[in-house]
Amino acid sequence: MPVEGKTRREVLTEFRRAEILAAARKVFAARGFRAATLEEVAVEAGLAKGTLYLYFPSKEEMFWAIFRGRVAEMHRRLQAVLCEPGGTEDKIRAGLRVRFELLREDQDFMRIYLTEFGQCIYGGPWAKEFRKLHLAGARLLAPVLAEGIRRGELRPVPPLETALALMDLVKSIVSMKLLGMHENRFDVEQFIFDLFWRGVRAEGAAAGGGQ
Amino acid sequence: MPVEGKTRREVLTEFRRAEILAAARKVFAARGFRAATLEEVAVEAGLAKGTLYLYFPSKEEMFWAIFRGRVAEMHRRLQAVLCEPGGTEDKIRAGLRVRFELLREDQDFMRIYLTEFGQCIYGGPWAKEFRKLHLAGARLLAPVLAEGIRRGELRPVPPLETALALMDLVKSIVSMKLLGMHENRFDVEQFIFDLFWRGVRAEGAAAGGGQ
Amino acid sequence: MPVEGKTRREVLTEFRRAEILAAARKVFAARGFRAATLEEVAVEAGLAKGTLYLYFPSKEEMFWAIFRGRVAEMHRRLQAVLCEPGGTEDKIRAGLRVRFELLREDQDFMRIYLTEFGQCIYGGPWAKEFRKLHLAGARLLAPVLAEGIRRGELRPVPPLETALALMDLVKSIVSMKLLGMHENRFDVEQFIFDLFWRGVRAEGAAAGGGQ
Amino acid sequence: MPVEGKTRREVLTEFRRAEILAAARKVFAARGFRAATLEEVAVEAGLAKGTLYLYFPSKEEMFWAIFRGRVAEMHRRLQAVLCEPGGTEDKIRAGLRVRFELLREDQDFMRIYLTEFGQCIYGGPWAKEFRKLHLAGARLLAPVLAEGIRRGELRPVPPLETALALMDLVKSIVSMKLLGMHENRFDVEQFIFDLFWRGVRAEGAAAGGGQ
DNA sequence: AATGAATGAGGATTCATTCAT
DNA sequence: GATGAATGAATCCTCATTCAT
Repeated sequence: MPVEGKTRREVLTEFRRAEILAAARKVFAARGFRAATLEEVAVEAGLAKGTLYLYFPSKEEMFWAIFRGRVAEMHRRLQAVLCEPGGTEDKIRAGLRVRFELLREDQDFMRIYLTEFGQCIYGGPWAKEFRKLHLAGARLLAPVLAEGIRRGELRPVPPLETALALMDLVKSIVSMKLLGMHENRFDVEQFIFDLFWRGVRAEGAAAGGGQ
Repeated sequence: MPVEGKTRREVLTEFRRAEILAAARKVFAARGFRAATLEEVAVEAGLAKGTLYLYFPSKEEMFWAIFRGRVAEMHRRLQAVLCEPGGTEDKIRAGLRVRFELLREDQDFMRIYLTEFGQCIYGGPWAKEFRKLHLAGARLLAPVLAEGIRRGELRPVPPLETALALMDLVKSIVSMKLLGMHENRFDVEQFIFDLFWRGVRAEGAAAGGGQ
Repeated sequence: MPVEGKTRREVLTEFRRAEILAAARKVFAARGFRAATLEEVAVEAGLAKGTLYLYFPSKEEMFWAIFRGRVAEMHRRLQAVLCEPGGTEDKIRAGLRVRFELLREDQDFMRIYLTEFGQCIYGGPWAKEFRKLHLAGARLLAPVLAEGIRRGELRPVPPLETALALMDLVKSIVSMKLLGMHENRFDVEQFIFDLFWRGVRAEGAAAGGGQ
Repeated sequence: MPVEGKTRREVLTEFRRAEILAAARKVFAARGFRAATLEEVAVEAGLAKGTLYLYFPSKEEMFWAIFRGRVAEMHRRLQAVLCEPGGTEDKIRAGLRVRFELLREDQDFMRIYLTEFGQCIYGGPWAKEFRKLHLAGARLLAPVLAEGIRRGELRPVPPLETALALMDLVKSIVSMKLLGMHENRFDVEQFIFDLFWRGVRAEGAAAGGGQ
């Protein structure tokens, strides 16, 4: 009895997977990948340890499933936002907002991103995929910057590198929060946008950015 | 027969410690703290496992010795550079250069910094020290920014947060390198400085920074 | 489907615990606490090393589980015997018999008792519990002696100290056996009882004790 | 330049050995044989670890040197006391006093005796020697008891076993002290003697023992 | 003779993964 | 499908013993 192309079983399986991933996200975020134990994940998910292996072949795959999922989600939202009509400034602002939202919604994810980035980037069998996903984020933003340059709104910066720099600026916020700084002392989002926008806008375009 | 206040023995001990730290730095950087094993460190150092414990009481202390050492070194250099006379722009540029140099000299260290940041920042007995050290870096730079604002060279940004943002921008470079990007396709240092300087300089100060 | 208040699982778990304790008792007795290795215990129990940790959180806890268990057993039996009606002499004799029986049944236990007594009695986190358990044994016997004194059957000895002395006399037998003496050359039980009974009985009560 | 048959060097060596043994006795007593480390012994002796090996081939030999030394000392004193003229009661009392004195002088030794007795008695390569030494103590006392029996002062008990029982009764005192009991609440020595003497004296000899 | 740095075998403990129920 | 008991490889750390100085 297929429903919308999926059997009842498949739906259930998908649901279970999602439950496990949610639990794992929490635990990985709290402990880091190496220090997290599947026992903790199982408890958090309200399942037995062995059950996890019905849904994921290994701890690593579990981590990557989380990772891929969140990155995909981010890309989907970024894509949506960047496709809308608007000037370069609007798009950058919108792009920033998407990342900020994800950050607020799921700080766990950003923690993992920060924590495991270095771990995985070199060596391991996951390095290549990690890089691909990381770059993919920048690749969505880069065309916007390139277009801005073409239009003369931005000075001639290298788009991909600039996009990466922007992504790191956003991470900066996570760092600050983790450091317990400025909980609400000022509008961080605005601050970061200003810093970046002034940093990249074309010389003549004196107006723009800040409020 | 002490020489320059140190006995022969002390010198040897100090040397051995340094050797071990160098090996450990390499291994920790390559694997991350949790995944690194003392066996690897010992092999890398050309010593027996047990010997490590003559110089460090635990794996954790070894890690922190590295960490503290490099941070102290960075602060020392930063301090030296920032005390020299010069305008705000010069000082920021000099500060950036210090971090860039360290990065080139000891990419391992920056890897650890990146890798373990998230691990240590929450929980754990080291969180507090880590934060202290991390903030200390920003605190050296913040007065320079504050002074720049007072002089009207910079727009009124919050100095500490801005300093943190700058530090993260520098890390951005590490990320890029780790991602295998643009090894020398353009002058990253100049690029980052531009981005930041334009981002913070006062409205009127149209000249400055860029090229 | 619980049976007699226990599920099948609980029964199995309890059984496994008992198996492990039996193996551990053997190994601890043969080697002493420090020298015994969990590897040996595991082999003796026919299990993997890791399995032991499903039932006991540490080597120390394993030791104490054995210890507490045997002491509790001894106390239970002593209590039972001392509650029965009878004169002081009967009760002392009965108390001795209980200890002798345990000795025969489980010489391992007495070995541990002898071996670890000194280790644990000072320092260490277990010292207090050890003392409590050790004294508890004497406290069961002391009232019998006190009663005997009140009745004029025993001379006025300090009950608790005398009870401890008696317990040590019993241990004496273990020593003798361990020394390989007199396997059955004479009735040790009778000998110890005589020695003690004559030692404590009231002056006038010339009869009593020895056959 | 031999002095009394020993060269200066030999005297020094002997002295060093004694110093080390004193330190080792302290440490072994405080920690037990297995838990004690030669590092601790070295520190206690004010020497370097390596130096210990100039005087003793191994940790075990060090332990046995202590053990033998103290037992020999005890035997020497016992012998001296038991050779003096006097009745059975006097000799037993004197024998007890010797052990009590040693106990007071060197509680450490008794702790070791208690602690390691079980460890060494079975298994190890030292078992045989340990037994020999342990029995040797009893063998000094046994003839006194045998003589007492012959004279009709004692009832016909097996001399060696009785001597062993007496030795264990003395240990009882150590136990009591270790248990923190009755620091001086009553005269333990008198108590133990009474218990034993009344336990073994001949039926008719109603007088005797406890005044 | 004395040192103490170096060694490396050994032991407690953890945890991802498997598998019988 | 779900379970969780069992596994054993992996890892940190200790310490008796050796040896170059």
